[in-house]
Amino acid sequence: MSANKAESTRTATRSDRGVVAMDVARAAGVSQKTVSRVVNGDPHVSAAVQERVREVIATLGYRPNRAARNLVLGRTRTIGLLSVGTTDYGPSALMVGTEVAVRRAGYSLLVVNTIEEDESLISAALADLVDQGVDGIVINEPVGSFTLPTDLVGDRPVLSLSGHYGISTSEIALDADQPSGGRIATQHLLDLGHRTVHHVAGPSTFRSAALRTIGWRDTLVAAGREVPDVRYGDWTSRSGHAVGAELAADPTVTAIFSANDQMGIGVMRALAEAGRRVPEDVSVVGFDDIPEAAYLARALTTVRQDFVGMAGHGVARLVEAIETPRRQDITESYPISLVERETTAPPPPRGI
Amino acid sequence: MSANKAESTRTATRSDRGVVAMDVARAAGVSQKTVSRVVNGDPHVSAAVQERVREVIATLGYRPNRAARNLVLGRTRTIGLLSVGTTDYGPSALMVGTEVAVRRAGYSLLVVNTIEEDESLISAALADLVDQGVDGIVINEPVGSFTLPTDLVGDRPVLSLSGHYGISTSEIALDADQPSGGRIATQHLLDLGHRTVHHVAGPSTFRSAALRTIGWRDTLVAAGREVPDVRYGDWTSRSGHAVGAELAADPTVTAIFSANDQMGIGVMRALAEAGRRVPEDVSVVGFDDIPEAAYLARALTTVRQDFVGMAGHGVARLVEAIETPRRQDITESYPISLVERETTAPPPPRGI
DNA sequence: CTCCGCTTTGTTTGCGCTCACATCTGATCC
DNA sequence: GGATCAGATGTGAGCGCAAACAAAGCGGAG
Repeated sequence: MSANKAESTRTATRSDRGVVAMDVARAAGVSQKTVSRVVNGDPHVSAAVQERVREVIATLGYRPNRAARNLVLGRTRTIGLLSVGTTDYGPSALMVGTEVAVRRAGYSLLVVNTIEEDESLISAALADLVDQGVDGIVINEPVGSFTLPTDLVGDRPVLSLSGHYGISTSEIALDADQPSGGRIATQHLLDLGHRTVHHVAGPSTFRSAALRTIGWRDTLVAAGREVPDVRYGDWTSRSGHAVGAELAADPTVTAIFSANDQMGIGVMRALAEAGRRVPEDVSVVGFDDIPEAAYLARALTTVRQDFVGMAGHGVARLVEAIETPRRQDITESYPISLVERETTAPPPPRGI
Repeated sequence: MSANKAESTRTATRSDRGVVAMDVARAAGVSQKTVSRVVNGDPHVSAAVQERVREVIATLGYRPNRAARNLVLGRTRTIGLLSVGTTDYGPSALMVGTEVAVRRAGYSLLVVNTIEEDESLISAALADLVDQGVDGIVINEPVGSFTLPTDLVGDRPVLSLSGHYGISTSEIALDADQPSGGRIATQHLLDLGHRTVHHVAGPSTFRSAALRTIGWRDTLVAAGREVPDVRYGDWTSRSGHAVGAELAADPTVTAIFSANDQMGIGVMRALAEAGRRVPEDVSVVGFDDIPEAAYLARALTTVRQDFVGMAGHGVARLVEAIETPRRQDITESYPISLVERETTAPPPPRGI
């Protein structure tokens, strides 16, 4: 009975599920464990056996079952990415950089996007990742004020590309030096002779937006200049255009620092529509250095971040943390630089 | 001995791996199978037991082990995405759309990017996905002429967002109607009175690029117009700028159809640098309708595709195919439309 | 020539879960 | 009131793999 049943079960299984290690073992005349050893590169296998097994694997088209391996190892060689679900350049670049680095390290990438700015949805997405059994997590989510649930993540290493969260006992927080970016942009405009600099900020829920704003404000305060009201956009050109229209109506505005390039594009359009020239009448500085920035009608002066490099560096450290676990809590800044192009110039002469 | 050993093993396991269904079962005074039933929403569980088990699950923080479930089910509720690793709007939008749709369907998304145009690398990436045990595959890879390996994918359903590959016994090929896009753009320019239309194409390895070019050429031929040499870019503004410079130097050029908006931006810049105005001297039509298109100094006339909608529709069909397997081979086109803005106008008057 | 220690290979076990089946309870019917 | 049946719960097995342990083979030191 038992033999019978086992036999029939195995046969059914084989047709249902494909070739398993045992099939290879039988065909090669070795034990299943030896097949496992060959597959995993165990050195304690004679060359002859190794070759025979490899041959059988090739002819049978055997591919190890990942689920089984994951189950027994308790690891998946998978990294989860929590990202904001937009097509914006920043998040996209971070994502591409992450994927490349993850794959280079021999891991797979599981992606979860959240368009929502809702804490519970983000937590749910995070839970999803944990449930999938990822070995590590990358958070490329610009969540500002949220406190994400600690117990969910446990001691799984976390790489945060947008500031420190404190949700794991092994966290690596890596971020472009956003405040410096805001400072550089603002200082550049001040150095050109502008009295003050107006600011189009990103959504206040985004930590990066808030930090750029801080850099801008600090610079103005340090220089003893008037600090205009902050205008908020939502990262899109459309919002930049709307905010820009208001700014364009104010003749005292001569310099604008936009928290990203897309909004800067909208601002410039609004300026043009109001008959104000860039940079002759108004200077504009963007942020990110999107690939199009240099090819706009007026090439945009902007602050460059190395998204891909940052993601790559961060993932490398994350993998390190996964493979040699330890408690750690690192926070690092990534350098940032100004790219001067055509949209900034000294202010127009004033009648004073 | 066995009891002893089992006990110690279990204890070690518990501390290593966390809470498992058996722990919940013991705490709730039911069998492990009943816990499984509750977790999976089996209706044949009394309300009382259900509630008790749920409570224990919550207090113990039990989360089912995905690997174990995958192993026994032979399915992962995971979909793999093979995408081109760029930050371009099209691929990004397709990816976001895919992710959202996949998650809505209760699946997870495994992403593999390939920047390379190397067939073997793409095949390797595909193999990676299959090894991970994905239930279905989305190919958002603009590979033109490659014949991807059939045996790898087997009968796993495939959704192709870039044409038909014939690599699975259950394939859904969905694509924006690229030739129509090329036709609409070209016809629009012809209708405005231009004698012919010059074309900046995407890389020839991209199927979508080739199809847009076909639409363009067909329209010119049908109208009996001269068909200028195709100029090739690489989708970037930089390449558009380079090609645009050549075109700008030719005074007979009055209309340009660019295979994407980014290259269109570069073309317009080159035109401006050569002192040729858009649209007074030269008309430009782009492709994709990136979010910035409407906010450029000259709002770009372009061909709009609904990336997100297409991905969502396609994924829905893919999930359908996964859940009720059948042999199929569907090819569908997704509609496309012209968005007329400021960069197209009748040609300048000629001295004839 | 024996014993030790090394490498190579096999056997057994269990990872955590779901399925098929067995069992038990209580209600329903004539 | 006992046969019947439906629903609720438990039992045993096995998914495919790798770890621990055991056994066999082999060479060299004494």
